[in-house]
Amino acid sequence: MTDVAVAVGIRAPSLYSRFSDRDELVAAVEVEYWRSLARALARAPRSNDPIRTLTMQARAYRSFAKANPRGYALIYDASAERTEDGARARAAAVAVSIPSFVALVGERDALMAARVLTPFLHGFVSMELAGAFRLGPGLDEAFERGVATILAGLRVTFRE
Amino acid sequence: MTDVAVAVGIRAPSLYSRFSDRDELVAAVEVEYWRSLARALARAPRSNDPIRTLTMQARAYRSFAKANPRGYALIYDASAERTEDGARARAAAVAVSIPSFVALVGERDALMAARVLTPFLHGFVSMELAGAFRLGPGLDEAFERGVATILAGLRVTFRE
DNA sequence: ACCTGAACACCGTTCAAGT
DNA sequence: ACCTGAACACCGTTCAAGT
Repeated sequence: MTDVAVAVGIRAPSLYSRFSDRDELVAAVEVEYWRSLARALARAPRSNDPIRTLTMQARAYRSFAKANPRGYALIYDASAERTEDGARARAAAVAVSIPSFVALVGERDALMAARVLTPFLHGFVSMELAGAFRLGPGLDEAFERGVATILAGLRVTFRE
Repeated sequence: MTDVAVAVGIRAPSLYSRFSDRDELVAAVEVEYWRSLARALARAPRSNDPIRTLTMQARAYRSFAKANPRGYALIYDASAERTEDGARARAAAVAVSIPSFVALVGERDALMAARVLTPFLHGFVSMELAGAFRLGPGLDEAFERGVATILAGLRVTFRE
């Protein structure tokens, strides 16, 4: 709180007129990062082929995480306060790629399909940020093949 | 440190004869959770079909995370100290399922395949623990379909 | 050797007072 | 209304002293 306050040109106690406590301030920052992620996804190039579009968004997702490691760690922090604003901001970010999932597997299974790719993306980048992969080289390829494998698998599994 | 010490029947300062600081103690706990996860994976039922075996291990992985939410959050904490012991313990846990990946996609692509399924598992359970999924119901099904889709996709993509 | 109380440093938080 | 210094609570850490 001290550092944040000074960075804004005031002192720590003054923050308590805007935020009731540290958790609330952190939650507000989390919302900003969700919005920023949503913008990054929306900026990714689109295509008529949903697999291409989702691949571009997947790359944008990973780039965002690597460019904002602290912010990214924050938005999925299990110990963070769960707020309604955070849930809304997260839903808005997820919504960006839903149309492509609909195009890929149909309306009925779009949410389910998102629940397969999104965890992979989150898991991959958070493991990467945590330094969990033993051998650094080959990571880019693993990411690309992971995305490709999952998207191909989704189309096969759900298109029948 | 105070709580840990009291839980063990001593006082906080005494901990500093075993651990140089809080980070080192937390790192030691992390190693224990990795070993515990490795045991949980090793205990999962096996089959001649690598897809069945990996599915069982995936379920064991998720069960472990849900049974030990704090410990699970710890082992992939991006802000945690990276230690050599932790890296070894993690490698040992990963090693449990490598033979099944070899059986699924061959020696050459086993590591790459592990780098697809493992991030999905980690991402799914950490999102689940963080309360990131909007609609609670359907989560079990999403997990099962995710694992099935990825394993099927891996076999198709890498078996050629 | 192992443990401890006392003390220190740091930081989130409260509050009375200043403008 | 908004901001602040001073004070408090809490907790990680150090250290001199006890056994």
